Amino acid sequence: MQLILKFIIYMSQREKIKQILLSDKTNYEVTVKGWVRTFRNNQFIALNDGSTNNNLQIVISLDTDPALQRRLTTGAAISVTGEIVESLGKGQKVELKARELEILGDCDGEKYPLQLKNKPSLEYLREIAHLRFRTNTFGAIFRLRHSLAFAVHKFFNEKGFVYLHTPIITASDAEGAGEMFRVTTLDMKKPPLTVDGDIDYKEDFFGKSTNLTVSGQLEGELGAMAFGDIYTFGPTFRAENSNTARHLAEFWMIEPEMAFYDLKDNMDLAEEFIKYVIRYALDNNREDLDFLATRLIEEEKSKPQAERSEMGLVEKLEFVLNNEFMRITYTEAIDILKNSKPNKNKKFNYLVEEWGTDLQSEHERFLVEKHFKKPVILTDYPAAIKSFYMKQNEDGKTVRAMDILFPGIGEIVGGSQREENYEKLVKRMEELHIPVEELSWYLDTRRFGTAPHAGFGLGFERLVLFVSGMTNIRDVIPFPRTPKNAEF
RNA sequence: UCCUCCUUAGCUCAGUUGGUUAGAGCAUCUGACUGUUAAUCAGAGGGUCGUAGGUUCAAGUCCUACAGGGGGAGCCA
Repeated sequence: MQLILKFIIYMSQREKIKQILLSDKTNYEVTVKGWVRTFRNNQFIALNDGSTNNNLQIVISLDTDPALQRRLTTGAAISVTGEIVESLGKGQKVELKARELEILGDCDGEKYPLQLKNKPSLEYLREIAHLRFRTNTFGAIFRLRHSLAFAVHKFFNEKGFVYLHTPIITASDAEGAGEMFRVTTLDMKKPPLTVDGDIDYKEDFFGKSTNLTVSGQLEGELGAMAFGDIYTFGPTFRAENSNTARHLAEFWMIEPEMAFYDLKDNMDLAEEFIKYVIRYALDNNREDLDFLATRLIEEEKSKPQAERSEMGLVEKLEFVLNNEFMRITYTEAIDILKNSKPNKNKKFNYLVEEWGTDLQSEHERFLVEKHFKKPVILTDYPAAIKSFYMKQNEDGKTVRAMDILFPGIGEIVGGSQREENYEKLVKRMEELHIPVEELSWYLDTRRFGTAPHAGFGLGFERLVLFVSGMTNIRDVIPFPRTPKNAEF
């Protein structure tokens, strides 16, 4: 009988700590399960179950078996059943008076690297990425990341977009979006060779050379030309040897593609979209955002005054919501930069002299952080520095591209209206030596009922970076993949 | 990939112009105490100074290479 009772308690539905703390109810029985953050005074357990950064205080009787007390170490998984009562102490409204306590999993204090009183660095936590979810900072970040991802789907669903799963493995290497990871089942020690001595990919799994996708855009366009509005949201891979706080080898990208949209419609959608997901986070993750805001203030205390943020995190997000993004053309931007103080005083490492050169990070940062002090959408770039598929303007030298630049992040969105004219597109591809044959499936959309359309790509981690106030992209993805790093 | 800085205890960091046995705080362990809030108090254990070479009577400290990390740049989302 006792055994059955124990089994029932063990199996009973646990209450999430977030819900218990949210309600003012007292004097009811619950079971909670989670991990010990700290055990104070042989009496008080701070229990965390990941539903919130706030811990539930568990009170155990002073005559609890000392052997059991010793096992209440930081990190141990426990199950507690008892009564939620008004707290006698000052730090919390309610607490759980334990009646039954079971250790589900011991945690050796000597070996467990996370102790509440220690302040491990973000870099160190990255090395123990399998455990960093148990810290307040990463708890907040990844609950936030979840909400943002959910909001992405919510936004597009409400707008009637179709979520299209574009392929992860692709045979086209003509997109020019960067270095690609090869996918192969060939024996790397002795691959089959052609008569010319090259590797014979006809023998490979797919009968041709294949890679991991660098973008779902081209396939996305096919969807848009049937469903009208589609979006993709999936993993994307770039084998660039990029060692920065803004790049990952594996990241998640959102790529909407809309038929009958021009560049302005595209910008309007992108701005509405970004504001929508930020609003969603503010409405649904306020506690975590407040925590991250406090963390940011603490982090910036060690920085010189001049480098600190002018606004708090939440303030900054509200600011983005309440202000229109600044929209200017590339040509206008060049004029502003040419006449800017740092350009005249030769403070830029790369001085802005002539129309046609690509903007450097320092120029983008000047426009966003110093000149306009808000997100900026740059449009109508020189064709020479943009991709083949972008719609050519009538001036013959610019294309209908748009990049959205964010403070501290740089380019968060890259998009364009697409060239829907078959002849113009093929001509441009030939100029850039892009194999037309290989992309005949893509060009077919321009042969069979072509229509104006547009789309953009948004780097999801860059969005999370901005909303969380973190500064290194490796800290906003659970298991970062970067050059020389594929742990876990 | 380039420039630059860093790597000392489980964590966060000191370590002087090269000079005896490499320190602190926190964590951990042991004991005490008990309505605590990063609990407190007392004691203990814990180091191949990133790796491999080199210079020197002597290297944590100087030099070289490599590895990993930070910041900046390029490429981009």
